[in-house]
Amino acid sequence: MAVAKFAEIKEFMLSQIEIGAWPEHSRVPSENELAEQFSVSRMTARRALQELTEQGILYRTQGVGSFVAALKSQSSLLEIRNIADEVEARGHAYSARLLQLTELPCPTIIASALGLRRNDPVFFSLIVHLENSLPLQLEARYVNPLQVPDYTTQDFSSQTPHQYLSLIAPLTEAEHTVEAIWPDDFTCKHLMLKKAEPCLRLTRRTFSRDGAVSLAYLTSPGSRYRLGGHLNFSLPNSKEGI
Amino acid sequence: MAVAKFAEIKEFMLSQIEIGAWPEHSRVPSENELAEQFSVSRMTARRALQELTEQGILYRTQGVGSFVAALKSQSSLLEIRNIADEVEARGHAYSARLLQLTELPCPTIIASALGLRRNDPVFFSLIVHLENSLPLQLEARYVNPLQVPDYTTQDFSSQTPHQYLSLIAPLTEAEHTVEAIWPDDFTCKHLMLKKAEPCLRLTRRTFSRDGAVSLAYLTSPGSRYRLGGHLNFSLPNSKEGI
DNA sequence: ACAATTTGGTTGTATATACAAGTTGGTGGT
DNA sequence: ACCACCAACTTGTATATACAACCAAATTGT
Repeated sequence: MAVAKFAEIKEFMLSQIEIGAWPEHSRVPSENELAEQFSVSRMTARRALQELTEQGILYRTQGVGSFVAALKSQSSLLEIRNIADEVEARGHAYSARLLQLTELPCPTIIASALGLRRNDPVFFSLIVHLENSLPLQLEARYVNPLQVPDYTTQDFSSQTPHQYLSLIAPLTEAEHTVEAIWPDDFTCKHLMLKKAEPCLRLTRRTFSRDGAVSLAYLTSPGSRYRLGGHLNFSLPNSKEGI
Repeated sequence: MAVAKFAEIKEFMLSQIEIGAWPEHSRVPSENELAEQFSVSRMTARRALQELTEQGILYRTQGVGSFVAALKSQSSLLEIRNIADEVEARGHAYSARLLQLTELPCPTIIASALGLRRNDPVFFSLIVHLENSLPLQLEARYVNPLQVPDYTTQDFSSQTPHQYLSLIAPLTEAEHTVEAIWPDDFTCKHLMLKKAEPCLRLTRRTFSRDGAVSLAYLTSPGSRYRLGGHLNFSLPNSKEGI
């Protein structure tokens, strides 16, 4: 068998979800319906549904049906709290200041991370995230224009880049590194640090099926931010670039 | 059906692995053998093997058999590179200096994290991990003596605490937070920092089935260490304590 | 009008069977 | 000694079937 039947059904369902034909929390065909549509036994259709459930793509309830899960938990690697949600979950006021949103020639190091060539056009955004008007995080982000051509026309006061990108390029995964750094003057200024203090810098590279989407440097003062909860450190996947 | 048959088989297999009857990389019964032993169909036995494989407990090879996976990847939350392996993977020399290994009365904050009471006895170890004789990480660890009574008699020059604990209390999960901190004089001294610089502090709390096992503070200079690869940030599980 | 029951659809568990595909080790021929 | 082949065993895929557990909505009885 060239490719297994249950895998074909999974591919079909994933594509339906990806193009938006089956939105979040909508019902997907039942085991019997899929079995008939694909001319397979119920057990085979069941396997497709089962595996998508294990991957967090669907959720199922006995006696009711199978449904599309919320996209944010699509890939478990993307279960990252959006900083806006995080702040609001603390009952504080979130706001953001857009400092820059342009196209610029791609620096070498960014090019290799995004699979572009040096001086190819790349989108760049610089945003300060604030919690109760106090700077919490400086976000510098490079975005692959081949994958997200409309990036520079977005309004990032109503939506963070992470939210927008999750919408545009779903079903992605992410790669992270965490460093403790000494902020430069520029960073100090935008984080309103009176004197320099240790900062946490999270470097996040996200991927869609078609390759790297964006590279973000998220810098936060150690005194105002910590990475919490469950962190799962897995072996580095060998990806092209970097 | 009170409890599903496939779940009973899983429980049995897990217990065999936990007590060491089936060591790492040893063969476990085949689908047909399990089916006969438990008087179930092959498909039911298969399901038990399948789910344990998905959980990373077993690995299987078509035509060969099913085997116990390396314990360190038991819970995906424990796929943390041991610092010794990490250093050796870079082709460098790993060594460690044990500074302290004692029993002491439990500080309040540690007690709540480990489910003990203030001033209950708790084991404490302090270790410097070195890469090519350069301090890479200062490890301060509190260990629950109820779960690991022999902790203070171990030889941590040949084995890191993390390795030892993984052996003693397998099938655990871990909770992490990452902070950027400004090291105190004590930390500076043991990390041989001429002048203070931002440090990454990873706080790691590990759990076995019976509760919290240990709480470790792993502090590394930002200039010598970064947390890399794939990090998976999941929502904080509500655990007792802390 | 209200409550109890039935009905139909859904997922969950389990079985028996068949064949495909991969690995290992032995068997026999050269 | 070496190679080709085969047999036995393993996991992987797929089917047809049966019944259990559960839920929601329709039906029925009072």
